[in-house]
Amino acid sequence: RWEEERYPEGIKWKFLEHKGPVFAPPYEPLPENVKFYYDGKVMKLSTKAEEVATFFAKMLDHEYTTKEIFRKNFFKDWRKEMTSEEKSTITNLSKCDFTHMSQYFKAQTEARKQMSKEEKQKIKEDNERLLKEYGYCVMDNHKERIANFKIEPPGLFRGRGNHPKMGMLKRRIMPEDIIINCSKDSKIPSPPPGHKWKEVRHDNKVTWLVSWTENIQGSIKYIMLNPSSRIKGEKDWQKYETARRLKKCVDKIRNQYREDWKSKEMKVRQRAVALYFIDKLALRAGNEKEEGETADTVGCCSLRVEHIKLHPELDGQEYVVEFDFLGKDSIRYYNKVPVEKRVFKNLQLFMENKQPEDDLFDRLNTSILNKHLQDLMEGLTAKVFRTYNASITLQQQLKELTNPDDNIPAKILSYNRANRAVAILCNHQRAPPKTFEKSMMNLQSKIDAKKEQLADARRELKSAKADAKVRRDEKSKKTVESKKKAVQRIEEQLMKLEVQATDREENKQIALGTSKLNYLDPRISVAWCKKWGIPIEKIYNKTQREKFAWAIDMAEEDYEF
DNA sequence: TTGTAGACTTGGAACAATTTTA
DNA sequence: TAAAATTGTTCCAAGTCTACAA
Repeated sequence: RWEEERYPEGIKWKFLEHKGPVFAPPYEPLPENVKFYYDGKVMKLSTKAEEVATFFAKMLDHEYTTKEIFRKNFFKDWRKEMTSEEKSTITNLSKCDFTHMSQYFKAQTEARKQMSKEEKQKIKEDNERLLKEYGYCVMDNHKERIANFKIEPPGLFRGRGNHPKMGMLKRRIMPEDIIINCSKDSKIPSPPPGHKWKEVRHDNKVTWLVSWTENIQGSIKYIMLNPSSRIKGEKDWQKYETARRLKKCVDKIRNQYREDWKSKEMKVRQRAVALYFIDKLALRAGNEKEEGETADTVGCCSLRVEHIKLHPELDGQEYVVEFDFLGKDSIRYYNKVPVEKRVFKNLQLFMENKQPEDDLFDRLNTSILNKHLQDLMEGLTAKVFRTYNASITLQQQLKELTNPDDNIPAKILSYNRANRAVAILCNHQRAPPKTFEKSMMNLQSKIDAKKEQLADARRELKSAKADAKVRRDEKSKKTVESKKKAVQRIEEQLMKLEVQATDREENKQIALGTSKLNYLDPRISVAWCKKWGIPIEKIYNKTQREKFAWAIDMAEEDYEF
């Protein structure tokens, strides 16, 4: 259905109408009996100061609030919201006692959980109304779901990892901050009474409906459409088509960079080694970042000398590179990789006379790399390698792991294993769930119980058989049959549980979601489901099926990535 | 060439809803 | 039927990459 209209270069839509954003609910002051204490004495805060104090109080149980930087940033920003009297009294965060406030919020949460069915129902209906009213827009001839129509509420910024700005106040966004984007001939959304938009524009070269500038990094935030929308789906499809084009020329590119390892030019050698890492290890490009503005994380081009160790020999392997660095979201990348001798020698060369904190690829950045890639293939950038290698790995692993004789749960285990191979390649990790050990034990006891049940059923079958042999009548024959079926059923259940246990154990620290949603050409999965008669619901939940509707429509069982 | 704003994708954790279990 | 476990959804931060100006 997307092929209906063709747009001229750069034009994203012709008609766009929406209702504008939903703002965060206004601050509700605390009841009189909820106290804040400073230096052991009750202190009544001004509304503005109180609001910011509640942000801190709500996080009191979190490790964040014990961190030096968090406390420093918070206190600095909090003081800005205080009246001059408050400012002169409250000079030390350690003397602030938020525990009463914190208890109050905990009680509120508890009360919310204990609400009656009717009350919960009412909240649900209110949410649905809001969604119906503000959650959709019309883009060209389609009604589309909006991904994030609610403006982010004010609060304390929590970066990931060791973020220098953690604890800073994320200010409340007002209509005066908001830029509305829609078409001229649409019904333009009206700002809340007594307010004005910052700007209304009609830019059909972009896909966003609403934008504002956030105060922590000064970056722009957007309201955009849901992944199920035409505009996102088409782009997603294109992404995989680009990766498939890479498939056709990847051998040539690999030969090229292997040649370039020998280049006379340092820049070319560095480029070639970096590209090799991006290709072989699925590293991210690694843009430069402004120092002190964000956590210290790196990608390929921004690797520093301190992030790798060279081992001429390690555990019986030659030329091993040991990687240890923090990547996106401060997730650690740790890997020991044997590499070609030439790569190893080049790395030694790149590291010569450098300090640990110096760039490994000092003649290279993402812009140079991507320009080169653009010359190798139109539309090729560093991230395409991640998409390509992820998708090709899934396809190849599915081929290798799927056993035609397996039943459905076993086949799904194979799918998850293929998915897992990709997640490991892309270093998609998660914190092991807090209840992991316990849930593993529960599952094991279920398995044990099932085994006993199976033994019982087998015994019963045996005696039924013996009985039938003696009696030789229809009724006892029937009993044998039904006992046989029972054994079979229990065997199947046991197998299912065992598969589940394996799957869970292997998945302890691996996050499958990101690769499934962003890196794996969905047509590979759709084709696999069709080929083996696996219902697509077993692989994709409702949201995922909506996002991948285009692929479910398009792919047949013989689809090749 | 370098710097910066802007637009869009990718990412894990927190939270909420649903299902299973005791 | 409540609580626990599991699964799905939301949140919003943190990347990539392009365009454009100096």
